[in-house]
Amino acid sequence: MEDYDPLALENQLCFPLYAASKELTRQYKPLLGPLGLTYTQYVAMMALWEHDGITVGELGAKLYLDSATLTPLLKRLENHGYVQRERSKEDERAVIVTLTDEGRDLRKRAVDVPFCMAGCLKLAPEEALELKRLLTKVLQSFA
Amino acid sequence: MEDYDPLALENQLCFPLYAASKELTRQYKPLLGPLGLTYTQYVAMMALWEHDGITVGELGAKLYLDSATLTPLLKRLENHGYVQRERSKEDERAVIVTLTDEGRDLRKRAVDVPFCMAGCLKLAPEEALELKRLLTKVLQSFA
DNA sequence: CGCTATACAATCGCGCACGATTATATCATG
DNA sequence: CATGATATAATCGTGCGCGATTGTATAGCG
Repeated sequence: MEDYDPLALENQLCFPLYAASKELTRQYKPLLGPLGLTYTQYVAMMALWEHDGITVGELGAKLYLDSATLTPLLKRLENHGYVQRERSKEDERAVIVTLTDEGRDLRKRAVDVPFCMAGCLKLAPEEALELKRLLTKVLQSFA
Repeated sequence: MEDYDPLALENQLCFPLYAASKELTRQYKPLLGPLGLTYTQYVAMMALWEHDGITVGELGAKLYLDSATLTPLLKRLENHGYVQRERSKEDERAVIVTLTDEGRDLRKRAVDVPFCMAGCLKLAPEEALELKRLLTKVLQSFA
């Protein structure tokens, strides 16, 4: 290992992580486009399908996003008719995000998306699990 | 596994990939800021330190980026004095990207960056290798 | 040689992503 | 209860990221 180059692209761990993430969201496009969603809007909807009626801050904590990203994104989802945004009565600082009927119905049209992605991801099931475990570990090391 | 939810955020492989990539570039910021680089500019410089004098298209192939992203990015690097852009004499369609002296010198100030990142990434060496292998495999499945 | 097809970079438009700031509401504390 | 501290979302500015389009240069082909 005498001539190991720490700055060679080939020797990076972070670069394939960065590149794979970009390529992945590109793969989602043909699946999400018909639903009128970008990838980030899709993960926001996933969070809301699980936890309807949470605040912008709570949503951001789940998605690792702040209000600078979420506020305009949620306005776009609102314009699409998928969510509703309203100030909390109990705490006027917080904004509650609620699914509309259309937003809830969208879930049915999205259930095939994870299955399609699993198909184009050429990993053995145990490799996919190990990858997820390692990525979660990386993510947690930045807590 | 009767009530397995394919749309739960917790069950996604792609979401931690997306989130980890974002958090990672955030970790790079304090290291790259003093060098006057963003993360994408940094990987572009890594590619150029290895292959000086390549075209925008060749650079894009290495980084999985197209000219819409690279042209403005390279102009910023040019304004910083790190690279030079000039039309190829042999093929006037192509633009050659060349490092300046300052761009080459920057490499010395960047050699510690991968080491610092390895430190904040709390993975065992064999886990890091396995993660890199799996990410590369994902990336190649989109060839 | 002329003419179409292809290649290449640049440009445009839109949507993240985020550090920093701002405005408002709530909390804490004396 | 008043006032400073904290919390929350919105806003602003900059830089990706990319699909689509444009303009120019080269290649291919009759």
